[in-house]
Amino acid sequence: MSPVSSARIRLLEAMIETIWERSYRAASVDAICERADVRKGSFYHFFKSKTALAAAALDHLWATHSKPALDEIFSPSRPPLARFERLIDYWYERAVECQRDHGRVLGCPYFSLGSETAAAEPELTAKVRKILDRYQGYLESALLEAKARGDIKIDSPAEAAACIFSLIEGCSTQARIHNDPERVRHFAGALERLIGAGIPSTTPATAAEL
Amino acid sequence: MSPVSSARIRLLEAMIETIWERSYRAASVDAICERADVRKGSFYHFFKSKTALAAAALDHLWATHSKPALDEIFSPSRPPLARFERLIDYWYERAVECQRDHGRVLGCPYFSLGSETAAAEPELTAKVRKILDRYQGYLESALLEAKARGDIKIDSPAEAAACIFSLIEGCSTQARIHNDPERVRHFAGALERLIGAGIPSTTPATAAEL
DNA sequence: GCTTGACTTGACCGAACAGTCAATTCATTG
DNA sequence: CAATGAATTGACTGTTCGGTCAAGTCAAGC
Repeated sequence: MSPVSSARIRLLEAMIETIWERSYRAASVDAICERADVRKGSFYHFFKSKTALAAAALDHLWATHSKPALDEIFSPSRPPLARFERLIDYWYERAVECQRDHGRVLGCPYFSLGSETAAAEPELTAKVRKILDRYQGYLESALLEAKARGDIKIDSPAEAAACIFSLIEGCSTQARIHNDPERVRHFAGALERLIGAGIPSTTPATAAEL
Repeated sequence: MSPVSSARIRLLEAMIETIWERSYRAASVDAICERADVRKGSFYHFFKSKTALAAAALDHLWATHSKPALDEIFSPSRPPLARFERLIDYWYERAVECQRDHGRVLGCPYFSLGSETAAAEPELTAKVRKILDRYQGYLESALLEAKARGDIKIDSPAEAAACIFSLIEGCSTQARIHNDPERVRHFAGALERLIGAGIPSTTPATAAEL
């Protein structure tokens, strides 16, 4: 049961890093093998295809990075609207980190991969869809809680969550295309407006809290 | 001067269609040649490289489709805020058309290509950036006009335009990934909120940060 | 020390990749 | 008609692609 070889993990991480830094296109089997320092035979010992590795890599990224980060950001101990503030900071910090460590703003690997492979890799795209939906679920439940507390006044938390998520991903992809972390920040003001517009005028303090 | 052959145009259109329907990755020289019914020698008679064709194809798409459409949508004869309504309809109609004609929602070819090639094709990405900026310029000048007329109350039309544009592109890419035209519609409500929040008559200016 | 099965290796395959090129067709114009 | 240059053709190059495979190495359990 215990893994006697780290090759599998190295392959997963080489794949996700390459997708993120370059693209799924650039993540050729040879390139992944070289980056992970694994020979091609071993690659196909662990994964039945390149697509299978990519799918496993998405799960691995979610489990090791995205989910823990989201669990912290959307912690129940934080007031629901404050979670969004924290989310904004998180995305911005990551964009700045990216540019420092990789020389480029890289955006969201799920979103880039989803867009790139939507018309070619249905299996992979289905996995991306599930992960994006799960991500959006964090936003939705925070909005639901905020609504229940009377912090905001919106009709459909699900639709609002979809909007906010699209705004985040849109800004993040703009940041990637323009290689400019400040583009991520753009959505901070807009988010305030999207949620803020639903705040009853009697409690303007909650808007400032955000 | 007059074009004695349509091969060049056929190549431009085959390239843009393939990028749009599949991806830049799928747009191999052989695939483009087959789609355009042009032999490989002719390809390299008209274009010095695949990248050069892609860049020319972006210009061609802008000149023949995007610019005319935007000039109509953002016509000075239309009230500034009505232009946004028209823009929403345009994006939604296109998504529905896509699914009918191509079997898939395809999103924005500039945005998809930009995200895909951002870290690999600087020349192409620069062209994408210029086109996206020009697109955003239409939004910005409409917001400026709306502000001058007192229709909305925003601090920075430039930043607001960037937000709205990211929202549009984000929703559109979601629609591509989920192959669901309704995802494009999501931003209609949000857009109303983003702009509407600045309309003095309807909302008592809760968040004027933007 | 023998078996077992996870892991590793590097050579190999056919297809697809971007790009080259010499030879040829074709429409225009002097 | 002859000349010219744009346009076309298909065979070719060297490389990279995803994937296969036979022949191993190696550590643990009997």
